[in-house]
Amino acid sequence: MARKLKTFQTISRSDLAWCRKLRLHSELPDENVAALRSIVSPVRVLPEDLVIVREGDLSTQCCVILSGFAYRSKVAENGKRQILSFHIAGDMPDLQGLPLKRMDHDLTTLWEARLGFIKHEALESVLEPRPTLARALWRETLVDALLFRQWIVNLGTRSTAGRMAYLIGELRQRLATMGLVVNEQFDFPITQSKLADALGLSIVHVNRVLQTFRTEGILDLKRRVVTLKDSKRLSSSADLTAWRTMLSARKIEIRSRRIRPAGQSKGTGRAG
Amino acid sequence: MARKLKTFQTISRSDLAWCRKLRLHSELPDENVAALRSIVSPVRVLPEDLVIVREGDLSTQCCVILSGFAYRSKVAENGKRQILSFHIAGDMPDLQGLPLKRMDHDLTTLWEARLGFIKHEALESVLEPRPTLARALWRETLVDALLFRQWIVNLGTRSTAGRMAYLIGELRQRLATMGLVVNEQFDFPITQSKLADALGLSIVHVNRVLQTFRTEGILDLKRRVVTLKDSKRLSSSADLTAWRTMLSARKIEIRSRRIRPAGQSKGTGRAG
DNA sequence: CGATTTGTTGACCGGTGTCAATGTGGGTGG
DNA sequence: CCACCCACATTGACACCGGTCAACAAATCG
Repeated sequence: MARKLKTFQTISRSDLAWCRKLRLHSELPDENVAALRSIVSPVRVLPEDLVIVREGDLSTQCCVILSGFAYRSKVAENGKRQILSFHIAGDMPDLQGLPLKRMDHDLTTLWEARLGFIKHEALESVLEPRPTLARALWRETLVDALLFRQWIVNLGTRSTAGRMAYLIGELRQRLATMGLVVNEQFDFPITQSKLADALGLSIVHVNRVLQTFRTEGILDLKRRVVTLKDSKRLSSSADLTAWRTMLSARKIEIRSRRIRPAGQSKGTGRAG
Repeated sequence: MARKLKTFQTISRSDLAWCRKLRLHSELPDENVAALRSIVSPVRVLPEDLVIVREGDLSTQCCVILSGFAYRSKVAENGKRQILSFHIAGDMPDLQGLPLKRMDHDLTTLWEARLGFIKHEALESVLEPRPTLARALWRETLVDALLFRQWIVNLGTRSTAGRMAYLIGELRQRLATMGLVVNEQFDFPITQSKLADALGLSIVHVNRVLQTFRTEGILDLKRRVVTLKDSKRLSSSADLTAWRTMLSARKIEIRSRRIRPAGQSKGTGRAG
């Protein structure tokens, strides 16, 4: 039996965390935030695994996650699915659709999520007289790109355990800024199969890595809840450095990177 | 002896390919393009391996590659360097610095490159009365993000040969739109060490993959020049990845992605 | 011409994918 | 309420891709 898609007219008090988040990256006048908030309609609750927009679609609206989880994914020619990113409350995962229109990937709910939708038309007319707000949204899409770059580093340079640790660590950090981490515990309703698709690993290996984390008392991921057992290494630094060093404790050498001595023919200096 | 950094006052006739490229993604009035062109100053020729901006820097200007090559990279905590993307004539690889300011990665010349610099101040004042142009630049940064997503798919889902094939294939395509592919041949002055850092592989393995491509008559990468011998098999060799999974025959279906029958409790439909 | 970087090749083995079998919990229908 | 079922999680055996080490060749540069 399909869950009902409840529709609400306005965003509720608890949904305002989204506005707080926008202001984390940009200074915005109250009026701008209010204008943006006023065009969020409708608000819906979507069930798990529902495709919000599909690759190839033309966007006509974008959404903001008020609560719950979503993920972006893409299917390669060989049929393997790659999960590109996970999204949490406060994220606008298809904001890029405003300038780009054509979706290059799927956006799907990872779990029941409360979504606010914003029509592109309405958004355009709100942005037109508010360059500061437009700039803030541009910035949001760039933060998005920044996370993609970090994810590339993650896939390309880290051990499998390191990748997993990074995923959890990044998520913890993002959830924490939204106040969604309590007692070093947070909701993350993911299957190992999806973890595998995100990390580019086999399901079996994902399972083994999680086992290791459990037996070594690092973290536990069970029943849709992540419990960080050794949070010291996490909380010590915002950029997870200690966390990662600890886990990838194998190779500290610098691979294929030559530091040229100063004064060589090939520039080591800086373009001004 | 360091090569001289020649400085020119204006961009030359051959540099205008950049403007053509901007118009590929957006419809722009002549006046807008002219305004943008007018603030490119100075134009410099930088030698190989010169850092243009470094991770952590505050951007005060951005650059446009008029000719030559550059790459973006990031060093992970374990010391491994990940190359995030390669950039060619027409690209503005640090445009994101305009809204974001703080660089999250390095930008370096891969080879001698002719770069035009644009001061952020000047750019802001050109963009302020030209929302269409501003939108076009936003779009450029989103195309950038799109390529990053594809690169994630590449790293996460393809075999090593497939990854290499994809890299060359993407580059071919981008160079072709700039008219830089002649006779299925193009300049790409890269070392195997850098290829390794881009693909997340060891240098030795990169070498072996290139050997395979050579002996199988797919492509040849030598002396800074890529020669495509069999571009059909190249593009399908990203698919050649599938030879492993195809041998196990059964699955054209998507791995770890279940299509639920309609009417189940978990949605398969589309959020409208 | 020597020095340094880059490319090439072989031997070895550890990390991961694949296959296959089994356990487990929650939902569903009788 | 129970029995079944299905998705998901877990575990072991085994093969092989790809990293590491090491030595050498070739190209490039001063």
